[in-house]
Amino acid sequence: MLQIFNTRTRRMEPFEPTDPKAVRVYVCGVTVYDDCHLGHARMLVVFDLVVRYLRRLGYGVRYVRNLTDIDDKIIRRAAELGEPFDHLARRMIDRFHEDQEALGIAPPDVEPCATAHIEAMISLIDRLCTRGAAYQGANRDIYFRVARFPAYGTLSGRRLEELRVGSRIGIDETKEDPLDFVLWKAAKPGEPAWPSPWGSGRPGWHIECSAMSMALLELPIDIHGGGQDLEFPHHENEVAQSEAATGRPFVRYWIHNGFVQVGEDKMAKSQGNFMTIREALERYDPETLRLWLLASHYRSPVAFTGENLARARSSLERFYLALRGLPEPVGVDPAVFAPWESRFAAAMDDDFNTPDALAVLFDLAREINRVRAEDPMRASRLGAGLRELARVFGLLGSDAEVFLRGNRHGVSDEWVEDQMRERQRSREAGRYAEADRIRQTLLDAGILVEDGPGQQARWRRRPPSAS
RNA sequence: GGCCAGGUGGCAGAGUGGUCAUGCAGCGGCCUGCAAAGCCGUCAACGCCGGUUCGAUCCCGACCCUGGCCUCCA
Repeated sequence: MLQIFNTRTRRMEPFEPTDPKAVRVYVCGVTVYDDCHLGHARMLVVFDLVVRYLRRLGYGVRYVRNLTDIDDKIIRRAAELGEPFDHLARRMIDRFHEDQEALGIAPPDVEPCATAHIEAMISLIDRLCTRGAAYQGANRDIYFRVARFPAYGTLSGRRLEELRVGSRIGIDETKEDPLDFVLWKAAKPGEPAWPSPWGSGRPGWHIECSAMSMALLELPIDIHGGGQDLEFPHHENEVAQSEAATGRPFVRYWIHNGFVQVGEDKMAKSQGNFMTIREALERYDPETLRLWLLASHYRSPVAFTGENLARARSSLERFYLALRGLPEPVGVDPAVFAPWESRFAAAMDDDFNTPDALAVLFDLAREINRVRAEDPMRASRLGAGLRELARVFGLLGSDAEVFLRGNRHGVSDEWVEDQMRERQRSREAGRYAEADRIRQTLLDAGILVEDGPGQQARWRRRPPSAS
């Protein structure tokens, strides 16, 4: 049975969805003011994995992941660029979708934009006001009254007093309590604004996820996820708003993924140490990026280094080398496959333990290599099993030969084939010195030649070394 | 300062109270015209100090170190 580490309780808990036919998943997506970086990629890949695995377990899943298309950063960036904020957002959404597709992320079932749900946010805020959980400050902004929600701090494991003592909470005269957070911002001149009972303005950040998740999923939501940096205050505030407004439990399992690190630091826009997804895709193929991210447990930090990426690429080559040249599988053989499948499932059931599951895939690859000479059909069936399990990772979906040959770097396939034929003639004539010289020529061009049994020789591209 | 997470072999990275993680790298062998790939074997670790235990990397306590959150953030 699937066990999930629930941030709220900081324990492993058996996963029991409210409705197994429609598991409700909400993930906080991205703010569309700039291209996404590898930190976002990790979030996308991790929750893609979660949803894929839930579906593999037979659950029906309704996966909602939002787009924040109105906020301070968007307004500021749009002003810098001299374009309307919604125009900038639209452009970034398109680019985000390109990134998503390139990474092989299955799109969510629903991808709501904040600006399409302003009405829902207003009515939610209105409800909070009615219940005394919100108030209007002297600056006309609407704030959530944290004091009215005793459970505040439960998710992130903080106590109100500790937070108030925290040196980094700024004093704001318009708030009753420094912990109160904004629900609705009164419009300033020139800013995008929507009409509301409190005057024209725009939503605060946290409210959108409460409003959209409730609008698109029934409460309680089974799984609500996002990056670890959203744990506090964003998700804490979501809980407060949502539960104060409805009086019902908001989320059952909270899942937070760890960071991508550069050196000793978290990769972040504000640190200036980021690499965008599209920049990364110029240097690494999508499967390498995915495997790199999944080779660590989702809650652990993962380091962005050339060495780690090269390692991921090597791992992938090992898998594809095992799959290369297998006969077409004739069908599934449960007796052969079941033991591997159950080991894989045991790993994944343990809070999505991808490194452990990956070890199973490596063992499977070794078994394929072990039996391929004597029992090609068995090897082929195992290969089909390997591919099936790897699909949960979004990996090994390519043709092995195509992957190994690559297609983006260096010399043309035609030239390589010419050289191969030339070399083959030399070999057949026993002119090994010449054959070796051609091998070296190819190697210098990034092409690795592998002589197989009999006459067949194969080649593959070595990826450009990742410095 | 408060809170959270973590410190595992050369590197990456799981895990367990007492026989195997896994991958890369290394070493030895097999295979190969050579090589690559592959297979077999092999080396090697659990931050530090105490405690519990027949036995601890795994449990408890102290300490040291690292990262994160407390402000926008995946």
